[in-house]
Amino acid sequence: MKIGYPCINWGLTSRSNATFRLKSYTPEKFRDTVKINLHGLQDILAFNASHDLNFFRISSDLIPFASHPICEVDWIKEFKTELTTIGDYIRKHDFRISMHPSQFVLITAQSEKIVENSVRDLDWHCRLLDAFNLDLSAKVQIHVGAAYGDKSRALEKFIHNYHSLPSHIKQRLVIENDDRIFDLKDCLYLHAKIGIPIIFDNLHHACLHNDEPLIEAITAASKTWSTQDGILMADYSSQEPNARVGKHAQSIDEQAFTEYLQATRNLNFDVMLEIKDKEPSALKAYALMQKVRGKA
DNA sequence: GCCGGTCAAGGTCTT
DNA sequence: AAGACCTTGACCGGC
Repeated sequence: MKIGYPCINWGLTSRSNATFRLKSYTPEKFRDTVKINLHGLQDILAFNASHDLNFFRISSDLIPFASHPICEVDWIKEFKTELTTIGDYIRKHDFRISMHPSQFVLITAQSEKIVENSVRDLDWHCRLLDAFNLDLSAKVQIHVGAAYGDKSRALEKFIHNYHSLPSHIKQRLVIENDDRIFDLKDCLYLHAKIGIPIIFDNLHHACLHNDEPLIEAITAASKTWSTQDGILMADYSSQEPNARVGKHAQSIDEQAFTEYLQATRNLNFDVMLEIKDKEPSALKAYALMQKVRGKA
């Protein structure tokens, strides 16, 4: 079991999500920013290595405007040295890597334009992971998408559009159960149709489910991951007290996470902590994981 | 320096 | 009708 956190390390000055406004885009600004972000990513990965945080979600701001028509820089070619170095480092440390494109990526969209934009966005995420030379256990996760008031129609749209995706996207794309529209059961339906793996999000499941107990739900999700996909990825969060239902906690609830680890102790999977404070909670989670599960 | 309006893209739910 | 929220807060102009 690997423990990780998404995108940002608050304790380090290094960062990998610097961006800028579209109107201030110039090729030079783009190159400068990408350079900062790639070096920042190396620093963050070094921190992770020294703290046994072996799962990391790379920010979609790593390459700002990568899927926007304004960006004509061949960044994979220009930054080949940096990308190779980072990829080698990731493989050397056996890190698990994920990415999570934004809410604007909608495979279920009725507008072809939105689908095209979505595919372009997925394309660069997957090409980045390819440029790192990572195996197919490095994943790009999205929500199923918009329903437009007709879930079953949206699911069929997802299946239809999925079949049209290029293979370098299909082999990295995974879906996550969400807290409002498409629950685990819907994701399992898609998996049955197209074989796509499912990331299990416990907080979303708590918000929207069909009465499946946690262990049953997470086991079902884990079975959607083939050997080449690697073991299940799970997004973990707990509810922020006294806030809107579904809002992620500011810091980890250690008792709740311990209970989660105990309930799932017979299953091997990697945990992404979607907790607002980032690495402090991930470090606590790692300590709890060792306590509950031992070194494995 | 710091504050606040705004930021590529869409949809959904709340107020 | 407008704002909040979601992957992930952060940029940037004005003071």
